[in-house]
Amino acid sequence: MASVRDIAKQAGVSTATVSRVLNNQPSVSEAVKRRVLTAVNETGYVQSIGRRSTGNIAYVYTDDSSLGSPFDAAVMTGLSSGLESSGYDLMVLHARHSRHPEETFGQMFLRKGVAGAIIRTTVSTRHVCESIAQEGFPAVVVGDRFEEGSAHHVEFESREASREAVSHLLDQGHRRIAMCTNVVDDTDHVDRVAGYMDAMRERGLEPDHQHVIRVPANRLGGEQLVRRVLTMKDRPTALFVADPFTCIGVFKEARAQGIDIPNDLSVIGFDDSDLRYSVYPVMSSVCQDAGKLGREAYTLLQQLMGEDAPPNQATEPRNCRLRAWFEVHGSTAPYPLDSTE
Amino acid sequence: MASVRDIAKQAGVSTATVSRVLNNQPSVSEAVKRRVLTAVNETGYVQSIGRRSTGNIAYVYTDDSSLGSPFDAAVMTGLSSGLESSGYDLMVLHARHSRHPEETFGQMFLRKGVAGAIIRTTVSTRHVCESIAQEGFPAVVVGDRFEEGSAHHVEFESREASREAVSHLLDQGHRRIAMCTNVVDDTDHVDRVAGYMDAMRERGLEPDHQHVIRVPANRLGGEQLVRRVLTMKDRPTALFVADPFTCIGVFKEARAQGIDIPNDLSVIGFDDSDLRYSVYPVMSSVCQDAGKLGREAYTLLQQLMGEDAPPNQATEPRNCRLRAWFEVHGSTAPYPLDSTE
DNA sequence: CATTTGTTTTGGAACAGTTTCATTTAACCC
DNA sequence: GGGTTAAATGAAACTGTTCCAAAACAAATG
Repeated sequence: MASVRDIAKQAGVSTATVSRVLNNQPSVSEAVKRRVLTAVNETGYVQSIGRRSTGNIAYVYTDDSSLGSPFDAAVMTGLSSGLESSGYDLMVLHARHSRHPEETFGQMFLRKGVAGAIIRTTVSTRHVCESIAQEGFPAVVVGDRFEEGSAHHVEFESREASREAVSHLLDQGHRRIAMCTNVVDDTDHVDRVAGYMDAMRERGLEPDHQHVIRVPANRLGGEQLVRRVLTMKDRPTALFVADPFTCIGVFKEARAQGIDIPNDLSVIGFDDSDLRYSVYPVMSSVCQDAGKLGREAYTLLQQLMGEDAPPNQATEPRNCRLRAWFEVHGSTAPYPLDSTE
Repeated sequence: MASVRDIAKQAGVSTATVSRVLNNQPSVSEAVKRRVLTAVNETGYVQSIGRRSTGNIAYVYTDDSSLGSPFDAAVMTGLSSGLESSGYDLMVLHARHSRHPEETFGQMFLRKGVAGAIIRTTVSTRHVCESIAQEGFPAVVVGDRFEEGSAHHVEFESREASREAVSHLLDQGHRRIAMCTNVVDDTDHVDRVAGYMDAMRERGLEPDHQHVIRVPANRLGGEQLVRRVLTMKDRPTALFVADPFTCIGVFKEARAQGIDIPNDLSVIGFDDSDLRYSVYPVMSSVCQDAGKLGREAYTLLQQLMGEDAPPNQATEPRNCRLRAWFEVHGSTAPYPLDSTE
């Protein structure tokens, strides 16, 4: 295992200078800095103060916004409940800000005493995960899937539950069912659209492309969605909305516009937590247990940390899929409404 | 500054043994452990590897439930935004589970490389904060106030905004105004009740004690509240609800019971984040910026860490109060309703 | 009771990385 | 060029941790 002294020797400088480079202190010339960093990379240096072993698990968020959402909160809660009995501590890191320039993720993690990482990603930050996975550092990705198997990940399987949800609407007589998805193609949103398509085609219905509507996955997107649906000429009688916050916006704007859910419009939403119970009528939803996702991610991470992975080499990816499920509540009604009621 | 070697000399043991005690490793006799710990306390030892100062800030939660709420999420987001530019990393610890038996909080923090702590408390875990404050370890409490000045804290001043809110209702003609507060007396809830009392007495109205209603501060509490209010004989015409989740429950159950907000019942709620926009009509609320609370807590903590506080001795408490403000939206209407509209 | 055996406890030394202080090197300005 | 200032660097001293062997203790056995 290379130490600062080895690097110092190889780069022809003192250990003090190596330390300065490693801690990004000023007053090191560019030339020396570059020489040290190449030596660091060649030797595959990892920090170990004293001989202390690393004792932290990192929750790495890659996007500025992804720390305050209920999904993240639930994942972190699940994670920390798993950590409690383990002796590891939880550390929250930002992928971009925590890392020094030219430093690999593995080096950054070891510098901070991190033994394994849970990476929270979005579709726009997938490359970060892939680069971590390539280094062979124990890491599990949550929040997005990696088809090519380039990274270990824990994900939800929501296609089947989405199919069931849309089937339920079809069973109730709805035919003009609009599907609402995010403006960017997160893999889980893609799944939900696929589930919608499955259900439609199962009945021999070719889904109208007009009926797949994209709005931002937040409350304002939901409000926008309702206004768009109201002005469509073949107005949908039911909505399948692939995001929890969008649903909240839908319920609010529907109320504002005097649309009665479920009598004027049936809505099936999505729920990570217990948001479905916060609206009236309680929202029929495809549900996912984000807390469980956190716990499972930690379980998988434990396995990865247990094996002494060869450094700088990715191991065969191991994944875990949690099933989403469909719950019928009060926001769906048969169509056409039985007027005798 | 005392080092392990000083402690070793004072306790008459080797540095290896001191290190073992500090890291709570087994295979140290009780007698020696006690001797080392007294030496640690007498010298006011602080860890510094190499000569590096410790590099983590801890977010300490004292209650199992308090990690997933939007309030916590917002505080953590604010906190981590302040941390980004500072070089510190964020660590999440549980007060009870992270600490070894017989270990002081200061020792626990130092063992984990924590330079300062943000403590999230509830009324039931105040003693934890006081005990940390007594040790003189840099720590700032969020979520509750400490009248006696025993701990540094950052809090919201919501009494005045609450008074304004209730005054607004009185201006609109309401006289039977019910106040809803938590079943346990969190200091901020106490403030809000005080603001309610202020407004009533300002007009020479002696508040009816029947009108101060206690329900659990969550959605179900809000639902319960509505059902209770409906069965009161002098039914209130307006509600002032001191908790965001309770409000959500109120809006939901009101809708379920066919109560029209604001025409049948005016409601003023509370909002930590942007929950007020997720209901229809948008909720008139007393608002607090939880993210700012996190940032201010970090600013205060920075000050505390900057001063070399005398070890094991609490410094003069320094506090920060953030003003809550009142926002009028759509959930309030004059009483009696002007029927010409 | 003496002896052996095994476990627990302890210290010495080697090692990890960081920082202070003095020295060297470079730059700059008359 | 000479003198001054600032930047860059290294030797040494310092931090805490862990390996390894020795010591102390306990327990079983002859």
